[in-house]
Amino acid sequence: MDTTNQATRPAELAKTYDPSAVERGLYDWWDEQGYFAPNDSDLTEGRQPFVIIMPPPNVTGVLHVGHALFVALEDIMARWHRMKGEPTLWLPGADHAGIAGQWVVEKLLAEEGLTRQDLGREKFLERVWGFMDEYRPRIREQMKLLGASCDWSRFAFTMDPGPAKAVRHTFKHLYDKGLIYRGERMITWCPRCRTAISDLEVKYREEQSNLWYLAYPVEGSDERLVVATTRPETMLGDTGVAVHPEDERYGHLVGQHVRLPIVDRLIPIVADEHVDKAFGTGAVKVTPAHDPNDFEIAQRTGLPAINVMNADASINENGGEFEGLSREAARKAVVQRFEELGLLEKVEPHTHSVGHCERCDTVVEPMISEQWFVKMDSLAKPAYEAAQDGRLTFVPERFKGVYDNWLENIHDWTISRQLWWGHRIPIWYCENGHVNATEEETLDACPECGAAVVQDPDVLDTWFSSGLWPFSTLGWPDQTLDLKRFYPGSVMETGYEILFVWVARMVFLGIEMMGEVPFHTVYLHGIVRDIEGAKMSKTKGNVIDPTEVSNEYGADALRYALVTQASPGNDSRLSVQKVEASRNFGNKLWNATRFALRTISDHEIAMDEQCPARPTGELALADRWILSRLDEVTRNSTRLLDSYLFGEAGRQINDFIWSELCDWYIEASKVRLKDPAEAAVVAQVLAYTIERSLRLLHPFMPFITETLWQQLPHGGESIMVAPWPEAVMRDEAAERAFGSLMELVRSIRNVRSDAGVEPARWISADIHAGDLAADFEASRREIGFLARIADDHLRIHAGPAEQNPQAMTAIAGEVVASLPLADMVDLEAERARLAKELEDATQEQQRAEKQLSNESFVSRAPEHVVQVQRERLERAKEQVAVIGQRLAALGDG
RNA sequence: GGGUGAUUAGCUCAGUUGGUUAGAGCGCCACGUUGACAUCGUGGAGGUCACUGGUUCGAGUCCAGUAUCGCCCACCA
Repeated sequence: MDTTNQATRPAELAKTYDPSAVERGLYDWWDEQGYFAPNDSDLTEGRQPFVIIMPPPNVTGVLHVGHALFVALEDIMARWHRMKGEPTLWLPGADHAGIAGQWVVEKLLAEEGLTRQDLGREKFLERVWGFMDEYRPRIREQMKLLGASCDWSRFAFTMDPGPAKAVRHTFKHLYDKGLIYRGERMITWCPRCRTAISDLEVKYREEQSNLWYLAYPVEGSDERLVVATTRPETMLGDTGVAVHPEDERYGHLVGQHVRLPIVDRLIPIVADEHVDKAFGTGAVKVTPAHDPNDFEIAQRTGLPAINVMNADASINENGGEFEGLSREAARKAVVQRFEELGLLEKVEPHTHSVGHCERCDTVVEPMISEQWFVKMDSLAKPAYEAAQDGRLTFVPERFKGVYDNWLENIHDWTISRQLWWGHRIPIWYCENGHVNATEEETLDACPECGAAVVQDPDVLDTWFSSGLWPFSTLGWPDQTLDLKRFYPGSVMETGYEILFVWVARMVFLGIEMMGEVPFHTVYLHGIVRDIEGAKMSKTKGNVIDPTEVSNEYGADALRYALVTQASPGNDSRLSVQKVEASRNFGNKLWNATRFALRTISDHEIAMDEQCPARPTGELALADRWILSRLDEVTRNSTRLLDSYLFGEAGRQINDFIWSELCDWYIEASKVRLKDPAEAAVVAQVLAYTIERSLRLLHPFMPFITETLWQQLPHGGESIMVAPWPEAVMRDEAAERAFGSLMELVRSIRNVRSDAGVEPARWISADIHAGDLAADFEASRREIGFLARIADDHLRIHAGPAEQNPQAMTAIAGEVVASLPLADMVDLEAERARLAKELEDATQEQQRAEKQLSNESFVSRAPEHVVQVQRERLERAKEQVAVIGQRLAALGDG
């Protein structure tokens, strides 16, 4: 018996749950106790750790509600595994966000009327660092507010020296292996950011435009070859016209030339399979420098490429009279010139999808440019294999197909960016043409010839460093203890929208650099939308700010709302009303505990090590029932958590607490508290049940559960380190008997309500309970209390019903209550009501009979299913008989 | 074009391995402060589980197809 905690228990709980009062201060206390770090002695003993590396939020502002979802999900996993006794590491971090980070600071500069070029590289980077240093702590504070139980002592930032070294090490490794190369290719260029971006950073949008039909005069003939284009301005860079090799309309022209209007260039007509005979005129202008398909046609047919654009997409010196014009102005001007020359055949409206920069939404431009690439073939293969042989699994499973498909059709990865903010490419050039990759931060002289060196000015794609995250955060490339203990990790939890851009890259880089898949499970969550289903955005003004909402309703409520409304891999819709409903659940739990504590504090609670001991001895039906139900919800929630069905687990725990513990057990217990011996049992059952329920709920709602747990008799220091409960047994007899009791009480309440009996009025009842009579007799006070039946007017029988014409009938399966309501009974209405009941019961009987008369059902269905039908039939028959008797007793009126 | 998800109560969504009468929250109607909780309780109304066909003794659940909406990938001169 341990009662030491009772003495130190804080003052009585407030009447109403106040989330902000509950949550204040608790987090720091947990942190100070060191609960967030994996238990070192457990690790030393070689216990298998549970490891989640947090997807590092971009340091580009404050957290949104999507971040709150991932914090909630990952915290549930971390807290659950910790309670299961596994040394748990949830490693937090933040991402420098390359192009996005630079963009945010550039926007701030723009407000001062400055550009990054005005500042110069060094000063600009100082500004970015200033921004990062200001916002990283804010993000950390927000995550703490949400209750994230991650290990802050291991917090990592992608630009920290460790991860930076990992980046250089990896780059050099891949470079030396020939997997990183530099080349002139068609890439996607953002004219606003003035950098190459990868195809995954382009977002396509359907836009209304025109198809312009331009006529090119065929040289040495009166013919005109008409081409259809959505981009007339690029004709300045045309180096050919292509037609399909089997297009009889143009067969005679292949090999001839057209004179390109305005620029007056003679360009050949070529044949290429890529051309679609049915589109436009069947003839395509070829602009190898500004269209990926044209680039390929040019490669196949040997056409040259002429770049007509500057880095900002304005027309360059190759554009002749149009030099200096923007893309848009050049388009108008070119079209106008064609019109003047009588070469504009026609203009048709045309809808097509246009690529935009993911960051700044500027229309991107295909350009030929010299960039660094990662060769993907040999890296993708083992990443693909890992998903096939089960070393890597997905939740939900369907994402495996998406992942496979991407890896099967992979293109080389453009990793260089013409940005300033990010990891500088660790390549140094010397004046004698030597190119050196280095793991060191700087290189003084060329290792080959000793000449002076300059570093490549570009930086790496931000996902290059992110791809190393599962091990660069653990000290790699140094062989640290953390790396040994925590690599490979367990679960990668992140949004499905970054499956390719991040998850796949972690997998292949993990396999390449570490020789092992970085995690065995990928859990993917969806997007949190507003209640209309729209994505939240500042411009739409439909953003739900997690900090604001948790200040009002509590982080517990926000977490609970986010998790229970979402299912794996699916988008969800959040409204403040849902958070409010979750807060109300907190209030319910709060008050149930408050009620229980009154009784608990009047009694000595038997303890079993950490927690109130399971009640034994003389238990009432209600006690046995709630214990059995507790075991059931324990079993279910464990199974559901094990299957990553967090929302369903949370809902079931809620259902148990609210509908079973509060609505039935606590209500039924009230009448028992007058008896001191019974009160002691109730106190023990309440202490045990609530304490265990709090533990089940703790991963979902950490703050309120800790607060209430501290009020209850307990052994350990914190619910965070209390063991995860295990189910003990199932008491089927108690579940059946109490279930029947509940049904009866509901039925009596229903009858009372129908008959208009005032809720406060105590009535009489004759209950015919059959083989449950003994159970009901033992629970007569509870029945009387719950259904408002006066104890001295409550008779429970095992035998057949005594017929009283002046009574109404409540039916609950085979249990029947006769309620002599005297003046309240409207015989006509009662006859009608019972006739309806009889009809329902008869139908029920017929359904069961039909099932059982089906020979294939009886012979093929499993025995227990058939047995259920037999019992169902028996019950229905009894009901029909009883209702028939009642109707007979009422007479014909 | 390829892939994939959704379609269940007025709204937002659950429904795990096929098994009795399909659930929750919010909203709605009626009643109500009994020893926690009005952020509450009791009772009630409300569903052809998108449609068609199939498998099965049995389908919201499995299979095929159709429709509508959404997302991803590719293409879009």
